[in-house]
Amino acid sequence: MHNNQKKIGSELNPNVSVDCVIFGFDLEKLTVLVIDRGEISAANGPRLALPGNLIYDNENLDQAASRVLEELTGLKDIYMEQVGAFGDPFRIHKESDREWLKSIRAQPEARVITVAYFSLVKIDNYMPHASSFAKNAEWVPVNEITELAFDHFEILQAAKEKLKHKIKIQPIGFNLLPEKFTLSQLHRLYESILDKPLDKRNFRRKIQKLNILSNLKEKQRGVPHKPSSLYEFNEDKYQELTQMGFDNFGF
Amino acid sequence: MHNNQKKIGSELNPNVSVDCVIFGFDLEKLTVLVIDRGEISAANGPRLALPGNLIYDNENLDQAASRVLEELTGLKDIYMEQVGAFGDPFRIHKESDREWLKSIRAQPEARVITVAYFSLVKIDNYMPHASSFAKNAEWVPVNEITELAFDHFEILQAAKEKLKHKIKIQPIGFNLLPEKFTLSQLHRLYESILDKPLDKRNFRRKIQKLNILSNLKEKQRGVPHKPSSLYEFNEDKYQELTQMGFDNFGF
DNA sequence: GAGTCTTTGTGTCATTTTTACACTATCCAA
DNA sequence: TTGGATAGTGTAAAAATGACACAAAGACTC
Repeated sequence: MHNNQKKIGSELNPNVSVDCVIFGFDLEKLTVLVIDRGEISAANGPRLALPGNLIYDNENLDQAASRVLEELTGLKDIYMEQVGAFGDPFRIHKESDREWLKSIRAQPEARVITVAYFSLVKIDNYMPHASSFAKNAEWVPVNEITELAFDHFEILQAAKEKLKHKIKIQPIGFNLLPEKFTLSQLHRLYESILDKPLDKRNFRRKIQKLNILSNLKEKQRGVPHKPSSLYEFNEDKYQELTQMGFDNFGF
Repeated sequence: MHNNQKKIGSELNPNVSVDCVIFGFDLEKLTVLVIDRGEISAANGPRLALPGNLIYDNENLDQAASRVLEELTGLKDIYMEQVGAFGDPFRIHKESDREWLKSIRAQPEARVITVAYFSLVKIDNYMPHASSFAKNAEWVPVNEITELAFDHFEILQAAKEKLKHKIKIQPIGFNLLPEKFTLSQLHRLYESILDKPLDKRNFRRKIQKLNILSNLKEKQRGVPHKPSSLYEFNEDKYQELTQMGFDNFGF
């Protein structure tokens, strides 16, 4: 599963890392997959960090990001997008971070710049503690995060902004939902990403107009209220749409 | 002028560079400031490259980009924005690039990732051959560039896209114009950045509605046609506008 | 100084898009 | 059977967009 083998013969680059902001959606709120570093020592610092690692000299940045994601979750072919490069020379201002680096890096004092990516995963496809690896990964609601290791909090903010912006332009939100979903779930997804309420009827109208949903002739079952129709994302229509470049989701 | 002094005691990081896409506007077309490397040798490769350099270990990325820009043009406090990180391990596939690196880098074979920035410069503020330094810098119309060293062409494309997008959201175009300008010049600027014609009257309507221009009671002189009013960019109004976050230039 | 050339500057109307807003239908559970 | 919860639906007013044409002002030429 973890393909460190194929990296044999290649070197870790001590100066460049990638960090991944892995977004999920629990049908209520937007969440992020973070690493709990545990109690690091006397030095009290944030326990949570974004998953990330140094890059190998023979892989490009996108590959490095995919590798980090796959090593953590086992997932491949995930929607990812670069957020940008970060790297204040003094980003390691917390003693706890310095200590942690000593425990995981060959050259803990090296100046590192990091390239951040965000990715969108269907939360059902990865339940942290199910995997033997990375027992200490967990989904945390984005809004509950107030601090992270290094400059990861800043990176998270930038990733949120990028996602916010991107979702207005391309219907990438589907990467966060199960195969079959309801319009209300999609609605809540947009509200949590954009962080503001959207009118139900207007939202539905806009989505319908895009014409990228197939109404499965199937309804929710066992819900204590009027069951919703289930929809499926129509890849073909989506391709058409992105080809001709559409630009106005307009939320 | 070139403050290499203050870098004494700091080291170049052999693995990370910045490259700058410096945009200008000659009142007709969008241009980029590129370095002419001259005839490099028998190996025929692109003569033109983006200005860039390795970063120092004690400066952050934004500082490094500003430094590169200032070293080249002498200009400070210029609008800059990060485009992203680039760095295929095999980006140096042209023999000419390899040769050139040998002539300018201590470790020409190192794997380098580069962080690209774009910046917007009033073209009058920097006329290349006036400066004793960098005699081989020149403004070239963006549309005439078909190849560049390394992966710089790809970077240029990305920078253009970012600018294209950004200008729809924030009136940053003013950084490219002289202090006093006409609406037609602004109009042409938008057309060259967006690379499509815009209706004159509709354009003017939109700009006026933003309310960020002051009509100087002054006209063009010496033009062989009806002289245009000169306008000035109103910084205060602009601040107001960006504070409340406006989002629909809508071109 | 009359005519020509070139670019400025301006308004309207039809269409589309956006916003705001409330009630009935359907299922489950008690 | 009723109560609780969410799904699903339409309309009207306001705002934004797109398409379109002609008179005014200065410079230049003859």
